[in-house]
Formats: sequence, structure tokens, C-alpha cells
Amino acid sequence: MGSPEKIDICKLCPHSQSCKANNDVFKKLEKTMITPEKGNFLFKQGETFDSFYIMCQGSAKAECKTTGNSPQVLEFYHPCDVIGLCGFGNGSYQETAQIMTYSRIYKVSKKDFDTALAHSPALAPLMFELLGTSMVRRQRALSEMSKLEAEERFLNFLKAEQSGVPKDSNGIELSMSRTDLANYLGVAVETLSRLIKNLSQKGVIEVNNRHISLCVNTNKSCNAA
Amino acid sequence: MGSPEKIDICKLCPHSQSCKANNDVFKKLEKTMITPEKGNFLFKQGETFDSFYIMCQGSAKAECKTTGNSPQVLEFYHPCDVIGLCGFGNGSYQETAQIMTYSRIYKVSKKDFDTALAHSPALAPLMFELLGTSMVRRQRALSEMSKLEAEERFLNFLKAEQSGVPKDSNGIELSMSRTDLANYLGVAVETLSRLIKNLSQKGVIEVNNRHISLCVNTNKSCNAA
DNA sequence: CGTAGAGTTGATTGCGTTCAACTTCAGTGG
DNA sequence: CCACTGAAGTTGAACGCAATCAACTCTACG
Repeated sequence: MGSPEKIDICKLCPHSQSCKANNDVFKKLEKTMITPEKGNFLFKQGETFDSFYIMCQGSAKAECKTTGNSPQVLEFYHPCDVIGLCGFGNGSYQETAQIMTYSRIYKVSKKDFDTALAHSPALAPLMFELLGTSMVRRQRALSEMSKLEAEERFLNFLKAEQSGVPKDSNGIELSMSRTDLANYLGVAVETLSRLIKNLSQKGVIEVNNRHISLCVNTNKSCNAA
Repeated sequence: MGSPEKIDICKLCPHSQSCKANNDVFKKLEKTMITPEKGNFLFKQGETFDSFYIMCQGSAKAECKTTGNSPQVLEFYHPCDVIGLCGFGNGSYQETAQIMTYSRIYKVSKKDFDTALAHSPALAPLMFELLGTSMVRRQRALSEMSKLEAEERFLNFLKAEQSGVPKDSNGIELSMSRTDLANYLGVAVETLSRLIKNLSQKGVIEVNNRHISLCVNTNKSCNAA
């Protein structure tokens, strides 16, 4: 892990407009910047909940394992995302967070958070909102998982990824492996591979390794092409 | 809906030991008792978040619909469960809550909750815990949905249902229709029907309409029988 | 008694899994 | 600089779980 600093880098951040970390209330929170490398863990499932994190730069994933099964990728994290809220549940993290690419991340210790809570009346509602949103995001994923077919889930994923990227940039640079992505989507790696090939042949997407761009007609009707 | 009262019925409640509503902090919350009938809605997806609920008696379900798809049952609620927390997300409910059997439910208005928040420092942490737990519950469901086969998901469901029931009682009285249950498990009604038949023939469960009892060897090995 | 909704059963189809072989790519050491 | 190695990704063939469609039975309720 990198050495902690205490600089406000939000001023330089391209996401500062929409980021919770740049919110008035959150800005007052005591926090440190960490710069973990690819493969590092922010926390592992079962560990005591002592901090949560706000991603400024980079990418990460959350996995959870249930008894006897291979782990399931729950979520991919991008800049502005808050990581580790699941720890509020019963005092320990119920998932494992791992860095996918070199990242810059704000770390907020639970201790500092609890202190701030007493002084800043606006903090609790903000946190309720964050937790509520996280909950809804996962229930959406749950709903999609059982309702939609693999292709549609993948397209939804792409659209979500694209929305977090400046519009002028041409396509998306995926930060996760096919294995992780397939796991996240709930299909086998082979299925994902075939799926991408099909969509590519149909002209819905253009693929070059981990670089994928959605073609102009982003709407659903392009499936029929 | 039934007429609101303001009586503390926790003293008479068989679940009072484990129920959040009976927690010191929650007890001080201003709340009213409602007694909705089967089919009533506590709230519908998209409505403004103005209250959450604590179930004392009865059963309910939460459904969500995403664009263009049939609704997905997210969760079934039993006594002690808190309903409507998703509303904290963006100020509106992201799911619909419907009563399945005649129920007695505490209603906590957001206004009263916000008021209490200012006076009771222990309330926010308790709420964080509730929200965190709800989040984790849904991510578990998500993980199971993609990892486990239908039969195992059904058995897990049964075990969960059973754990909320006094041990001396013989078996479980399901409060939901096959349709809802199949939807919740992410399979077709027909599949669920066949599944139940198989398990019954293998001697893993005993079925009589909506009354189901897990046979003595509750452990996984009984699948092999 | 008749109707509607809930649940069951059977036959068929298909999406996605699994297994296996192959290709591509990045990193490492000679 | 190139050969080697292992991981990541692709392709093909065969299988199987669960969906779908359709007909039927059961149950509740008027």
C-alpha cells in the first residue's frame, strides 16, 4: 500500500462535481489518501469493519463467497464510488474488496466517522442515502440476473460503464478480466466470449481486447439487426 | 388499512427478544400500529419515501419492476423485519411492498424518525446496521441466484423460513403462492412444482399444499438419498 | 354448481454449461 | 532479441437444466 497523505485532491479531480467526497459534509470528514497497487486488498470478507473508502481514481471489485461455492463478483467500483458500506451490517465486512488497477482512494476510519457523526447532523442522512442507494443497486442486479438473458445483462453493463466515462472518449477500456466479468454477469467465461463475438458480428459493438465501443444505435432495437 | 393505535404491544409479542422494535432506542420512536389486509400495499415503487415499517405479525413481500420486464420478488417479510429502507436511497421507494396475510405492523414516519435522530445519538448507528444488514441480505440472494441450482436455493429458502418459527411446531406454513415463490427463486412455476415433487419423493421434505416440513436429516447429505 | 385462479404434469426446445483443445498475449530468463 | 512459460481468452461438440407451451386437475369462492 502507498503511504498516507492528507491533501485535498478533489480540486484537481475531474469527477469532483458528482462525487460524494466533494460534498460539503463529507469534505469535513477526516480521511487519508491511499494508493494501493493492482491485486491489493482493501479488506477481506470476515474482517472487522474499521473503515470505508471513496474511490478517486482506478478500479476495484467486490467479491463474496458463500459456503462451499466459488466466489461471486458483486460489483465493480469506479471513481466516486463508496466501498465497504456492507461493514455497517454486523460490524464485519461481508465481502472482499480487491484493487484491479493502480488506484487513489480516500480512506475514512470508522472511528473518525463516528466522531464526525456526533458533530455534524447532516452526516447521518447522507449516509442513509448512500446505504439505501447501494442496497437498491444490488437489488437491481438481483432482478436483472433472474429476468434478463446474458446478452441483455452484458449490454446493460456496457451502458453503465459508458455512463461513467467522458462522452468524447471513443469507447470503454474495461478494467476487469473476462473471468471477473463473466462471474459478475452470472455466466461462464466461454458464454461471455461467444456473446461478445456475436454482438461484434452483428455490429452492435466493436471489440479490441479490453477496449469495447457501443455502436451508434445504442437503443434496444439494434438487437434485431 | 386498519385504524392507527398507539399501544405498546411488544410486551405481548413472542418475538420481542430478538426484535429491533423492542430495542431501547427504537422503543422511543414515535410509531403507529396499522393492521392492513391481504393484498394491501404498504407503498408502491416510485412513491415518495415517507415512512418505514416494522412487521409484528403477518407476512408481506417486496417486488420491483425494471423497464419492460415482469416484476421480480425481492424478499419476503416476517415478524421483526423492517420494511421500506430502500426509500432512503433517493427519497422514493424503489420497490413495492404488498401484504400477503393479515398483518400488524408498526409504521414510523420519516418526519418522526428525523426528529428522533436529532435527540437520540444511538439511533443513527442502529439504522446503519439495519441498512447494512439489508444490503448484505440482498447480495447473498444475488450470489445464490447465480451460483446455486434451483433445488439448493429452494432448500436454503426453506431453512431460512424454518429458522423464524418456534422449534416445537411441526413444519412450515408458507404464506406465499407458488407463483411468488418461483419468481423469488428465479425459476418458472412449473420448475418449482417439479422440484417440490422430486424432493418429496426423495423423502427430503413432506408437502401438504402450503404446509412443508423438512425431514430430520436437514443437512446437505440428504440430497444424496 | 360453475367459474377463475392456483397448481400440476407432459412434451419439446434452447440457452448456457462443461469438457477439451487451441490461440493469443504478457512476462521472464537465457 | 528471441524462446519459453503460464495465464487469459477463444472455439467447438455434447449435454442438461430449466423455459415454454399446452392440457389438465385441484381448490376456493361466489
